Amino acid sequence: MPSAADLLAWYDRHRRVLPWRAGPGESRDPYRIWLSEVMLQQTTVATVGPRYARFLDRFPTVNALAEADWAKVAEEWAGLGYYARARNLHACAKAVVARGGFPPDAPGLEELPGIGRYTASAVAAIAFDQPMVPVDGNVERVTARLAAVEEPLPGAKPRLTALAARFMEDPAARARPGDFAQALFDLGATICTPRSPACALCPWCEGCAARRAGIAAALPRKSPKAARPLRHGAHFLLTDAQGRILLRRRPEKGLLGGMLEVPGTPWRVGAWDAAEALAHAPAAAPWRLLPGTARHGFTHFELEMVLYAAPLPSGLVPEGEWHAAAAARGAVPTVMRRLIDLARLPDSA
DNA sequence: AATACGTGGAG
DNA sequence: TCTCCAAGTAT
Repeated sequence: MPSAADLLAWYDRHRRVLPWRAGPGESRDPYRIWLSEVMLQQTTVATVGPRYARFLDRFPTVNALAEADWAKVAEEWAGLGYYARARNLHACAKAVVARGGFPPDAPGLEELPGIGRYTASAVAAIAFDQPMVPVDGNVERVTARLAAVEEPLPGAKPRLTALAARFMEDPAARARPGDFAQALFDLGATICTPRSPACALCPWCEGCAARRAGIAAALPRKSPKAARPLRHGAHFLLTDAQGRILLRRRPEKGLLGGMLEVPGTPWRVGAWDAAEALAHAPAAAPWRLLPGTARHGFTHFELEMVLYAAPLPSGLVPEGEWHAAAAARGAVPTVMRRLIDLARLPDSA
């Protein structure tokens, strides 16, 4: 078993400075730790950096977030993806305020919306000094290599979780659970990387079974994933006299749930011909098909969209909200921004 | 257990 | 262009 002291010593010399990370002895705000953990789910540090700062600026406390309208939270999360996170974040803030603060341990945290096994452990360790080892992709990789686990993910997940939990048997880890967790993250992010691990620089190099076997770069193995089908959609950009565009709010659940969208057809495997598409238009108007298509990759399918545009016929009041094009670009999911950009509106750039 | 759920960057 | 991947969660 590699020594926690070795990893912590390495961490003390090489720790990354990150906006959500408290310096030695600095106080830790559970709200900030929790926000960063949710934002970092399946999202890179580089992406989160500026968005985290902006979010905190707008919602400085859990109370401010709890009291905010959903539309404001959605706008602030726009472009970050996995929008269930934003819905759960908002619901969680309300729950935390209602109960008078964050639960200070993992079981309590895991009962809150949007907080699963990983996030509960991470917040418990980092904000509340609980002896937990949060198991994220970094920790899975580090652990799979240390023990040379050849079983592919996600099947190997329980084994890796059990192996990682044993790190906390080391008193040095128990003395600094939050730092130990973040040391594992840093190790995975900077040394024990997915492609070509820098084993020569690794504080745990000597205890690593995969390194000894010469298979570190090949671990963890992953089960093959399903192919992504191509789907098609047709969307409708309605412009009013002031050059604003019509957006509407998607249903709470499912893809892009609760976010603003440019009205359109459902997304299906078959392409849409004009007559079929126009049945889904938000208003009867002189629609014309714009040249080009917009493409966007989702996790489980690829999407190709066409865009129809029309001015609002006088006297019509369609369902939805009017937004200036420039503002709309910043308030919608990326897939919708691509669509708006396809129209090359005067103020959209 | 398997699938749904976004996006941007690296190689 | 394309594949992989990033501090996962909910159902």
